[in-house]
Amino acid sequence: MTVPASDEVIKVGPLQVLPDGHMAMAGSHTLMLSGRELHLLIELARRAGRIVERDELSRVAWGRDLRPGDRSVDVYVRKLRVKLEQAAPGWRFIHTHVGFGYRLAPERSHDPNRAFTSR
Amino acid sequence: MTVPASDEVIKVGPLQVLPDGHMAMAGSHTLMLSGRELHLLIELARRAGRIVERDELSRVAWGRDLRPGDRSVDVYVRKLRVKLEQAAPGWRFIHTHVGFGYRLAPERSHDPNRAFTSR
DNA sequence: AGCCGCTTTCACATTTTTTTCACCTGGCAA
DNA sequence: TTGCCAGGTGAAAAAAATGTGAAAGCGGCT
Repeated sequence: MTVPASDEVIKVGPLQVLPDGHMAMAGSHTLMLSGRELHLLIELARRAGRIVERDELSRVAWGRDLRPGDRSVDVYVRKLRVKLEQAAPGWRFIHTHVGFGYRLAPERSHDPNRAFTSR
Repeated sequence: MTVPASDEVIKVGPLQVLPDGHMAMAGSHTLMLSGRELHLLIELARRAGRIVERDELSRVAWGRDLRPGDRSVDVYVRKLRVKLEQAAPGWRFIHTHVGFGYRLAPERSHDPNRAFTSR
């Protein structure tokens, strides 16, 4: 092997999360994430495909309950989205489920989802 | 795990409601429902086949008694009907029982054997 | 002290959801 | 027929939730 710098590897489409390497990779690009960003991404990745409530994200990535009015989860979701977008243009990973939370899942940028119902 | 997993699964014909997954599916389509819509559908699904009074629907899905002149239940039943129709064409799920309430049950759209009429 | 990167908090913008209205329709009974 | 009642429907109004850019707060370092 070519010296993988970490043990655990979580794969979500073109995204790879390396908890122990303190980094994540999208395609061939390396994402430089801060501790909090990485932690959040890891927890989302471990629940990939499922809707994760803000509450849970706060508890698991911040180690505390989400206080009313606290927007930190949203702010960090944005930070991640920006970095993910830069590293993997054309992909969308973090989806919002209004009223519930966020869901990590690899999807192509535009919207081939005419199967869904909206307004 | 990669697939949306949840505990409880309520099946009503081609319709699947996943309360814990915060989602519902019709056939293979994922229904994009707002919080209230999902909640209403869940409660209807839990009482599938039975006529549920508006009163009860308001209490269980809105957490409050139905106020006189309040049409919110009707409005949401419509929202659900529209989304269900798009996701599962050819099926009718929410039936009106004039003077009594609504009933969730899977039926083919142009059903020739009208077993009974409301009221 | 002054600089830096990271985190938290704000204020405001935008989007989505929920509620409320006004009007329409069909059944039914006086 | 006419008037009423329950419900259907589309859309505006109101309320919430989320997106976003930036300022402020915090150590740790040089």
